[in-house]
Amino acid sequence: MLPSSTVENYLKALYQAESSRTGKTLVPMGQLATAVGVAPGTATTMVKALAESGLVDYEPYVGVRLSSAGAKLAALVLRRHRLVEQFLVEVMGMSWAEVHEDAEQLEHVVSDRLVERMDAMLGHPSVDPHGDPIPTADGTIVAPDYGSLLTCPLTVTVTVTRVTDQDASFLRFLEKQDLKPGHALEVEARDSAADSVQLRTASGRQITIGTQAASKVLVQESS
Amino acid sequence: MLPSSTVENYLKALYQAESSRTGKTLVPMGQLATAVGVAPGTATTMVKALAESGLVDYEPYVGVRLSSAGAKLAALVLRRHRLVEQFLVEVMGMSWAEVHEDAEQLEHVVSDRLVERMDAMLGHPSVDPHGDPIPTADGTIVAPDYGSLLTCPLTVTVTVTRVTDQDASFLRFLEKQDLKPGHALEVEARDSAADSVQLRTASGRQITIGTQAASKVLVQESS
DNA sequence: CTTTATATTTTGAGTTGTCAAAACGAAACT
DNA sequence: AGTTTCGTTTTGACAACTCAAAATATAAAG
Repeated sequence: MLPSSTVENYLKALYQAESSRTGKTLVPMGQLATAVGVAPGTATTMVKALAESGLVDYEPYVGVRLSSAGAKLAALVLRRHRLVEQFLVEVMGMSWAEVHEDAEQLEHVVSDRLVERMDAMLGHPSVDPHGDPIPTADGTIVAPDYGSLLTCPLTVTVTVTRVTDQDASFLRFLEKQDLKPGHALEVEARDSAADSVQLRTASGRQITIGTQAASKVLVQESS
Repeated sequence: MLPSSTVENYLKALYQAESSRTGKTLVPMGQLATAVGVAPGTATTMVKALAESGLVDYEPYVGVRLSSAGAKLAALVLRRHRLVEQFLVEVMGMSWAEVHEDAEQLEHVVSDRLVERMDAMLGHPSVDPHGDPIPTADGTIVAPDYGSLLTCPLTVTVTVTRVTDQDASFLRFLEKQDLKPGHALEVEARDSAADSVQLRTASGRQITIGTQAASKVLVQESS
C-alpha cells in the first residue's frame, strides 16, 4: 500500500513540526491540524488511522510522534520536495521564492526514476535552494544545527546557510537584501526592546530586521 | 471550479476516443469506461456529472461527446502531457519508451508557469517524442492526418512522423528497428493473407511487421 | 476544590469516486 | 413478433477524506 498524497502531507507536516520542537515532546493535535490545514477533528481521525498503520505513535489528549517507519516515509517525501525545488531553480531557472508551491504538488507524483535522474543531473546536492538538507534515498537526513541571526555571536562574519520559511514575499525580500544562503554578513547589534536585529552585509549595507524574521535566517561562522 | 485529475482523465480519454473515430459518432459508454479503466456504471455516473457541468454532451444509451468547453480542457491536459514527455526526453534524457507513465501523473499537477517554462526551454515544439501534436496554450490542436504504413504508397520513401501507441515494449522495438519519428523507410509489400507488411529501412535492413503494428506507425512522403 | 477556559475527541453528515450486481433498453436472430 | 444477447443504467454499498458542532477531557485560575 503506497501512501496517498494526504498521508504524505500529514507525515511531512509531522516531521517538520517535530524538528521545530525542543526535546522529545509529542506534537499536539491542534498544531498538526493547523500545519496540514484541516479541522482539529479531521486530524484526530487521520492520526488514529496512521497509528493503526504503524506510521505514528499516538497518545490521546497528548499528541503524536512519527514512528521510525513514518519518519522514513516523511524523509522520502522531503527528499522529493527538496530535489524538485533544487531542480526547478537550477535547471529550469525559476526563482527560489516561487518554487515551493510547485514542489508541493510535484512531491507526490514524481517517480523514483525521475527523482534519481534529477538527483544525478544536480550532482547529488546536499541542500535545496533554501538550505534545507536533502535526505538520501534511504531516508537519512544530515541536518547540522545552525544558529540563527538571533543566536549567533555579534560582530563576527557569518554566512547564511538556511532559511526556514517558504513565504514568497519574505524570500524575495531576503534575495533583494543579499541574504540568500551563501552570502556573508555580520550581526552588529540586537535590541530586544525594539524587537530588532541590525545587520551589515558583505557589501557594507546596513539592514535592520525584526526578531521573527531574524530567527528564520540560519547562519554559520565563516571559516 | 478547476477540474480534478479524474475529470481530466475522462476528458482526455474522450478526446482520444473521438480522434480515433470516423465521422461524428458519439463515443459509447463501454469504450470510455475501458479507456478510463473503470466499470461501465462508474462511467455512466461520471458522464452524467460532466454533462451537468457542460463539459460533454450525453445521449443515454447512445454515447458521449465533448462539448467545446470540454474539448478545450482536454486539449490543455494533452498539452501538459505532451510537453512533459518532450521535456523528459529532451532535457532529462529519458527514453521515449518510458516517459508516458511519468507524464500521466505529472500532467495533472504541473502549473501553468511550469508548463510555459518547459515550452520555452524546448523552443515551443509542435510535437512530442511520439510525434503527437502539442496543443497551443489556447487549446488549439493542429493535427495533420498522416497515412500509416498500412495505407501509404508502396516502394516510395516515407518518413515516420508519429506513433499512436504508448506501449513501452512496442516503442523499444521501433527504436531498435530505426522506426522512430524522423527515420526514413519504404514499404516494399503488403500481404493481407499473412497479415503483414514488409519494410526496408534507410540503412537497407528489411523488416516484416504485423498490420496491427503497421497501422500505428504514421508516415509522410519524404519531400 | 470548584469553576472556567482550552484543547481534543466524537458524532453525524457530506463529497467524490468507485464497484458489483440487478434491472433495463435496444438491437439482432430466429 | 418473440426471445436471446449485449451494452447501458440503476441501485445499494463502500472507502477516503472532510467539516461543524456537540461532548468530553485536561489544565488553569480563582
